[in-house]
Amino acid sequence: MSKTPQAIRGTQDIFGPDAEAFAFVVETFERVRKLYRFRRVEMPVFEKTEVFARSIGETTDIVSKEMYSFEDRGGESLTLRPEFTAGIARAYLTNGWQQHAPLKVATHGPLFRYERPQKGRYRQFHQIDAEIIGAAEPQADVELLAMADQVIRELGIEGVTLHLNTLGDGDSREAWRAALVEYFGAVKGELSEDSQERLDKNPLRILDSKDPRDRKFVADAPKIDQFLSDDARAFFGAVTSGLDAAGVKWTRAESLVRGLDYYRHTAFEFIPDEGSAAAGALGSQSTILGGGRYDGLMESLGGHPTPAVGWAAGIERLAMLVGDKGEAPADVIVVVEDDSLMAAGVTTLGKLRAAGLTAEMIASGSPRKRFDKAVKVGALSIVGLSVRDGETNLRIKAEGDMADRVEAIVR
RNA sequence: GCGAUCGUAGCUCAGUUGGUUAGAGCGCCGGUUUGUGGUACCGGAGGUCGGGGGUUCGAGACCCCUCGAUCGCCCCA
Repeated sequence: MSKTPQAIRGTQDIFGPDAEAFAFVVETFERVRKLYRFRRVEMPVFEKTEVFARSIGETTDIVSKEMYSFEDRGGESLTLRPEFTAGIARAYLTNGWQQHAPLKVATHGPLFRYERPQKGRYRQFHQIDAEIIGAAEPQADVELLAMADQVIRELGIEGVTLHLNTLGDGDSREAWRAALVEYFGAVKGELSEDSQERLDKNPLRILDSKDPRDRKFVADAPKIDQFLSDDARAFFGAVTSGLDAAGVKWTRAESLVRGLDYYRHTAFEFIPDEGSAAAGALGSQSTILGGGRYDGLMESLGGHPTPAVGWAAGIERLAMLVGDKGEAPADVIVVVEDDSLMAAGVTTLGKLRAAGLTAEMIASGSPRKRFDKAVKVGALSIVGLSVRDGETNLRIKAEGDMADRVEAIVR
């Protein structure tokens, strides 16, 4: 007797209503993505490790401790993708997709991060993803955000707001960063232990620290707006006025930053409003969709400077917010109440399916209980096949025109 | 990587200060009843109490380790 192997920690076997909610998210995304004319791409699940290490940033937690990396049999270091953007950027460069620029692409699938699992957070998780590559104009940001907004609305998710910020261009961002280091460095002793560490590693992150010791300094911290170049300021202005024109509601979030090194200019997250049902459902995993502009990424992979914007959203998190998506009942259940009618049951089943009705058969277990079983399952109609006085008896139980439809097919 | 709570049938859970063959409801299977139908009754299968070690005459209950889940922190979608 061998023990049954367990599922890997942080992976999920999604079934039933959860699987329906998951599929609903993907189907809605696919529909909206076509409305906006984003082209579908399928990407490899693994890449050379350097694809992620060079683009995401060697010092980020994702690269330094959360990647599933391994050597293949040829001795090459490969990594299960922890995000989509880097792989899509690599594909853009290696496949000559420049010829299609500006290129709007969308995809979805599994991602892998070695993190501690918790609510709405898994080691194998799934995202929907949209990118516009080779477009420097703020209009691209607007287009991308309008699409994100529509996806969320069509999913029926309420109480979620677009939080928007700009990180400026490379120089603005560096100047801001330096100012933050100086500002927080002066009060280092009073900051939380985590933030003291963030001071050299990731100073922007002090801004969204949850620790009250940090928060009292955050309000008066230097703002990115003080460091924006005229161009960066104009760019952000164009994005915000474009969003207004598109009817996308947003709020300025001055301390919103991105975790990955490659972001420039626009940065955004869709976050549930405090106290909303959505916020309660997600626990501490508040962001349901996040992204921004990554004009510096292509260069880090050895390509020409190429402007781009993108976002990704966790399917599991979205699925938690779309409500219960029950599995649809069958149009018809064929009940074979006597084993001698098995062939007739199979034939009937075939006719129904050929006519486009969803159908399944109940023909096992105690013959007497089969009909009750069908009633319990809850189909729109039930076709019962039984033997009465030596004759085959066909009985249809259904409401209204469904009865007529089924009648016409099976008689 | 850090902290807290939890882990008993397929599911939801009982299980008294450690004390005989570990229980219930639902679900599943079978029988009877009803007989154009979601009834009722009876019976059955299914658990080495997450795994390993320890304390004890005796552990599902106590201790240690481990695996997993949940909720936070870090980080992030």
